[in-house]
Amino acid sequence: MKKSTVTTRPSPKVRVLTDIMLAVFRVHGRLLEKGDELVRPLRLTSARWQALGAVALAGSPRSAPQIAVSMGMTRQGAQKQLHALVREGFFEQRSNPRHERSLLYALTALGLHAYAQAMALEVVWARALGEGLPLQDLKQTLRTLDILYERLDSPVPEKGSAS
Amino acid sequence: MKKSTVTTRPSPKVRVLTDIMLAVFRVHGRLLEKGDELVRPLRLTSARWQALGAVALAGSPRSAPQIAVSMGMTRQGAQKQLHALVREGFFEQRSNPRHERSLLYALTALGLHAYAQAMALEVVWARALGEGLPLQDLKQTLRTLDILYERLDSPVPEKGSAS
DNA sequence: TCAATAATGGAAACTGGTTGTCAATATGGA
DNA sequence: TCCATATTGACAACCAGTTTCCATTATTGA
Repeated sequence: MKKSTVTTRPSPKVRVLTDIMLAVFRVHGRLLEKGDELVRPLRLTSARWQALGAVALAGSPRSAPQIAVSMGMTRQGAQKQLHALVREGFFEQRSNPRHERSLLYALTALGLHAYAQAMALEVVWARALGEGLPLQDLKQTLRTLDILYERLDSPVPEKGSAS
Repeated sequence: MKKSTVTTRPSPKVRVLTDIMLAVFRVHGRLLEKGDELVRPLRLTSARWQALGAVALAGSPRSAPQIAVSMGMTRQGAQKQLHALVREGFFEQRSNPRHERSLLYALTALGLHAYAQAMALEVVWARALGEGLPLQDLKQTLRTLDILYERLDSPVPEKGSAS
């Protein structure tokens, strides 16, 4: 046991990684906030935009569990949003020939329109955000984030485990 | 107005930026999840760990609004965590000579111990996470995230605004 | 000095996510 | 075929954050 309060002096890499984690937290918070702001005029939020995107990108109606997967959240969480989006006219429920109980969610004209507008807004926003940043740097960042994401799948190392 | 459903064909940079945003969302989710997992044995969560860190790094007791700022969340959100952390013995309230109502939050022995342990766990975790990744790539990623964070401060561009 | 304003804490309502439970529907294997 | 198991939807409880409103305490300027 060392005497100092700080148990271990972390290596530079550990320090940069810690800073990346904190940066991800901050950026995430801002992205949510700005995303909400961006699509508010369309009566959307980031989460609802994401749900519209899940169906729009799939190209055909999708069931709630499918939408949950592509939103990266739980089935029940997605259900909540889907109910709200149906209530507000962005989605409509269609009968599912393959499953009596599990309805499909399809974009209405309103939903399709809102999504197209959101995409257009996002292009403008992203262009401003990336101005002056070399494409190569952005690609590098994306690659690193993807690698970190993959590794975050593997379990947290146990204290002293050798597995 | 174009004929296709997709209004604009985004440039490569816009596409990479969009992917980065999605990656930030995914990584954030995993970081929270894994962070909670990492410090669960210490009876902490990611949020509470962060609150302990705010006071530990400051080096002396801090008021609730100060802690809120360094946690990057609202005053009331931080208050909730602080109440819980006091209730559970990680923090203790001290009178504030400069403000009768606004108490200071100080780490207890338990809080200090838990924070030191969390830091040690994090070092092990971060080391595994960064294994094989060039330090330079990590620095590049951090720099890009920081730049994006800065730019996210500026307001969302208005549709067609020239300001 | 004292009145206006700012900072602070408390509480409530809301958002968007989670987990857990239960009942209904599908599915697959003996 | 039919039973065990898996999916699915609804609902409730909870968590962690937000906003809003109000009462109290500090601060500041006329």
